[in-house]
Amino acid sequence: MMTEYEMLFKAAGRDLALVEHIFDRLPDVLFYIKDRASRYVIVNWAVVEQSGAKSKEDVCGRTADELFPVSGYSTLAQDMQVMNTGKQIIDLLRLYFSADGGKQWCLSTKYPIHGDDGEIQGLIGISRRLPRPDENHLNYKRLNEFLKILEEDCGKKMLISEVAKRVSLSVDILEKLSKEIFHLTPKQLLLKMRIDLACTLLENSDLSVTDIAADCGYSDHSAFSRQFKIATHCTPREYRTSKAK
DNA sequence: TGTCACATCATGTCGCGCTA
DNA sequence: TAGCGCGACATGATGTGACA
Repeated sequence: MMTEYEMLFKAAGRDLALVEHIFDRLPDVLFYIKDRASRYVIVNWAVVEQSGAKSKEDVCGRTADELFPVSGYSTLAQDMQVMNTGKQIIDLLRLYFSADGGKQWCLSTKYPIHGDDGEIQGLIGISRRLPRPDENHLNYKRLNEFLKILEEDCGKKMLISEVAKRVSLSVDILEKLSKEIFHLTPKQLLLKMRIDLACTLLENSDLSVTDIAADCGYSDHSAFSRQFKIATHCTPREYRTSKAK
């Protein structure tokens, strides 16, 4: 016996156009359903705009590497990972590049879609553009000091526990407040600042990747390259080459 | 509301191989 | 040989539940 909730959910699933229209009302959320080959099947308008395409028809049937050449490889690999392992991805912080070269930080969530036979048929996902910090939050001022330290010292080695101590907060509280106000964990916040700094240095300097890694607080280029690739879908060298074109 | 403990996950470090 | 990317392993960060 199906519950009312299950019946409604099934009906909504049958009427995918309805779901699509609802997500069309959310310009800050990229919504998509992909098939087993990672081709877009259903997208909302935010995906069309981000890709620089003119219509949903231009997007559907294509893969991320065709739509976003700078970032395609890793997106495809990540999709395949979700579909091959059945493991979901929740709120992964990533940097996306729009068709005009603009940068946009997003939080991505992806779930595998199972068919009636239990086999994975594709995936459903959203990417939320990172919201602005909630400056009206009661504890915003309390976190200002933490933010200042991150901005000033993101190029240095730092432990979140040490920064928490410096602003007289426990790591738990710092994490809760950071999520409420900035929509990111302290670690994600630090990572975002470091990758932003790295992008600037890669675009505007001739420093080697190893030197840039050091300037961004990494003691090793290896960790930096890995973080950079996870966040931006490309290696530091690929990023510099793409920006030099 | 805040702290603590524990399990799990993510990240940093080291070493190695590849390429120009 | 320098610069870079990748894999393995150790360690720190995070998520979650219990409790004061």
